[in-house]
Amino acid sequence: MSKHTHKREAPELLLQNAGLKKTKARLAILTYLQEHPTPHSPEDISRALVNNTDTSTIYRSLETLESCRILTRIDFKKGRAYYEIVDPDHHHHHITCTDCGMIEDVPVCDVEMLIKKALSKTKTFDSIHTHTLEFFGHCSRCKNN
Amino acid sequence: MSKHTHKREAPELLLQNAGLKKTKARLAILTYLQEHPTPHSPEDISRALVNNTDTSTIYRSLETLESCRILTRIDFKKGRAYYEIVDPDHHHHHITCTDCGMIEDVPVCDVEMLIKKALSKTKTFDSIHTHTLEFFGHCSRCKNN
DNA sequence: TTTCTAAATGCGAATTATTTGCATTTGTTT
DNA sequence: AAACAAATGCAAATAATTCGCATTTAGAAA
Repeated sequence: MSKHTHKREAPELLLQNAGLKKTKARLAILTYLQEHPTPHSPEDISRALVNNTDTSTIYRSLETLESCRILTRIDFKKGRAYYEIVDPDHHHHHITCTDCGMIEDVPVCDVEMLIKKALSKTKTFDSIHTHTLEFFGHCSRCKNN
Repeated sequence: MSKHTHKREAPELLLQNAGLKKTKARLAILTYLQEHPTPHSPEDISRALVNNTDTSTIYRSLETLESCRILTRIDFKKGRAYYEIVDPDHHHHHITCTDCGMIEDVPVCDVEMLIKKALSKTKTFDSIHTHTLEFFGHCSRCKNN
């Protein structure tokens, strides 16, 4: 998938650094998402885990991992959440074809600039810790019907 | 709310230009969203409409209006959708406080640049017709606990 | 205007994703 | 090894959103 070398933090370390318990569910989810570095829904993940982790555990784990910024949650307007491992060295967003649903990474986003601009426009907000940016369009295949 | 003068296209015209039928539900929704130009959930809208429009009709109308780009759908990560009237002259995004839920407009976004950059990075996509950009942070009140 | 037809609505019921309460298990700390 | 808070599994509940279908309605055609 990726042509780049991704520096993978070991799941154990990710949890440890966040002060989270190293539980089987969390380790399994992180390992899976690291080995499959594209957006996955809770259902995807549930199906993928061999040890048959309970759905509610998956949801709870995903929420915890997202709030610790280990995972990021993405809204593709498909009626369910998707999650990806956060890799600070390869910050990216996505472009989705609204015809066929195909998703591609968009490796650029001048985050610093965007956030600075946003903060300069508000007096009510002191800090921005997260942002979402998604593009929707048509891929060449769908454009030609 | 807004210090700017918003050029409001009459709901009738919006529907006409999109080639949509001018139905009561659509007109009511558009009128409400124009008079209350902040993000609203389907439930908000349902409660607001006097003629007691059916929920499924509201959902169907919102979907139609969004796909015609008359409305935009926003994901504030609150477990439900929010909609706003699209005003091309006042393109904006939002910043949400993840403590208290407060939402503020962020009037800046160099859309053209963002989209151009995104398109330059992909060979698979020909066009981008929509983008989402949301910021999450802490407002000054919440920051000081 | 009246007629006609496809599209939109209302209603009820079904889905689907996600959440919650609680008893049990597990990870970490002492 | 003991102790305890936190995480899990299970079952059941929510909450948002969707669907099927009979009825109505907006706009085109006559």
